[in-house]
Amino acid sequence: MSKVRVRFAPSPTGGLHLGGVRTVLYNYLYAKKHGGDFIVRIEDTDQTRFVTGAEEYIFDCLNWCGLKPDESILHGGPYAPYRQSERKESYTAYAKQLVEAGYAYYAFDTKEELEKMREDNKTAENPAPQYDQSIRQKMRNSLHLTDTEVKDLLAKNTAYVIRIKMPANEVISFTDMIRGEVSFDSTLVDDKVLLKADGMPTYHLAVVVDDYLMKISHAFRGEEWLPSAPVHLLLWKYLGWEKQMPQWAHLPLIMGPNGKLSKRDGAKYGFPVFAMNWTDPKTNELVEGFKEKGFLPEAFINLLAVLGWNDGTEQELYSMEELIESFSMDRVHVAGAKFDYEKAKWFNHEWIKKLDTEHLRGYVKPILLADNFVLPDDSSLDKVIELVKERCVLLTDFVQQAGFFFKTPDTFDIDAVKPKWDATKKDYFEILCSHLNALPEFTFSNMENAFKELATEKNIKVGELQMILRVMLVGSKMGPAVFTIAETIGLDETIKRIQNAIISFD
RNA sequence: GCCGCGUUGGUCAAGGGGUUAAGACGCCUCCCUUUCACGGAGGAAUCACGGGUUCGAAUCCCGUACGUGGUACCA
Repeated sequence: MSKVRVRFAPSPTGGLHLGGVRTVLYNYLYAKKHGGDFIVRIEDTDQTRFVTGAEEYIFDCLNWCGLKPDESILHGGPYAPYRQSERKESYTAYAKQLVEAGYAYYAFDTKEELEKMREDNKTAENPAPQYDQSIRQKMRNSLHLTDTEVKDLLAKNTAYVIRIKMPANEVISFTDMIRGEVSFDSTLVDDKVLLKADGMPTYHLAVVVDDYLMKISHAFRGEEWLPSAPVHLLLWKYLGWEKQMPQWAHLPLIMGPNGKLSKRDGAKYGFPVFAMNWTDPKTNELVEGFKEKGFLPEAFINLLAVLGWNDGTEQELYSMEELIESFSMDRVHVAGAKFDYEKAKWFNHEWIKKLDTEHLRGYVKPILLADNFVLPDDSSLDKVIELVKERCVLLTDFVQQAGFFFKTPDTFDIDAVKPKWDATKKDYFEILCSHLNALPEFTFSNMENAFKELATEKNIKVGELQMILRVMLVGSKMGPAVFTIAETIGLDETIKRIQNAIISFD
């Protein structure tokens, strides 16, 4: 059996959305599970849609997700080039081969003629007429033009495309690894363009040729490609490569809250749709990514993997290694899945709790630094991370949840304190400061004892005092156990914050 | 319109002829905690509809509805 080789073939036209990342992931998982190769090939045959920076962006995303290709424009490999625009010549030869064998033909129709054809044939029942067998005899193509006419047109450098000649009344079927047998009536499929007037292939020709040349064994792509599968199947056959044809799997779509997940409208949904921030160079419009939103790549990969796949067990949290181990294409769902941002956040929360602190620090530290916090040494920072991580859903939550450890609060939740603040309490806290100073060692239990003893002595309810102390140290009613916070920030800072707060409360 | 693919709680889903139809997210109640979380115990909520086949259908078949994708010299 030949080696497993799968490819992800993005076109550099913009951000990498959820569905795209999941497609890469499944490709990657399948390849790794079977000890095969994962190839990234750039499909840029439509130069008019090419967006500067999009290629680099795609690789940045793959890198962040931990999906390293074995072969690509960046990583090299034996089947270079991996950019379709650089493989232009080979496609032309194959297209001509198809014409000579009678499986394809030259079409000289201009854009206007095509438009006219669509306009003339448009009816209520047929709003989108196709260039198919019912119509091709009426068009300007080598199917009914004489040889001399064709040669003449070619000699005059008339613009032409090469179209596949779809056969009549054939059932074209194949077995999809996810959905089983799928079949089409060839009569209903149109004569797709294979080679464009600019000499570039269309996707249809390019995938087949490249998959063959790159020895791809399994072709996994989005469900939107299912309707054009018969064209690809025929091409494999007409080119004489039927035996080498890869196994297909058409992955289900990821849907937004109301139907199709549109690429650009992250803001509309209130959650990201791209892996990483994407700024369209033409419009300068920024679409926020999962990375910048505060997602861990581990969580992002995890949530995408189980959106449309499960291994039949109750496990939901998977590392990349576990995914590679458990993944199988036949357990991928047939139906599309609606993306649920609440569940996505749950995955992130779980991963924040699950990840070891040192690893987590690598993600958290830059975020805190970017917010201008003055951070202590790593081991002190780790203690804080350990203390607050269970209440952080997104990495960006660390700013609020951990920030007060590194910065004296300058505002207080006065509303929470006001009803409970009076001269007695003020007196209490002033005495508390001196008691704290007298402590042999400033630990949370020593402090707690001193705190409670003084409360009993003054006959004040401990609970109320604790709430006030919390607001004094944190600024608001949040965070881990108060005395632990005090111990963490130290004696001097604790006293400083108490005295600071007393002034503010008055 | 035509073609393809789908349809199990609000969402992700297990189950593929006999089940009290798992589990997770979210929601609600309670416990823990005089903060917020975490954790724990419960709860509400589902087989799109109509026909068949069968002793028996969420499960198999056929229709219908709905959703979604395609119908470009875009991928």
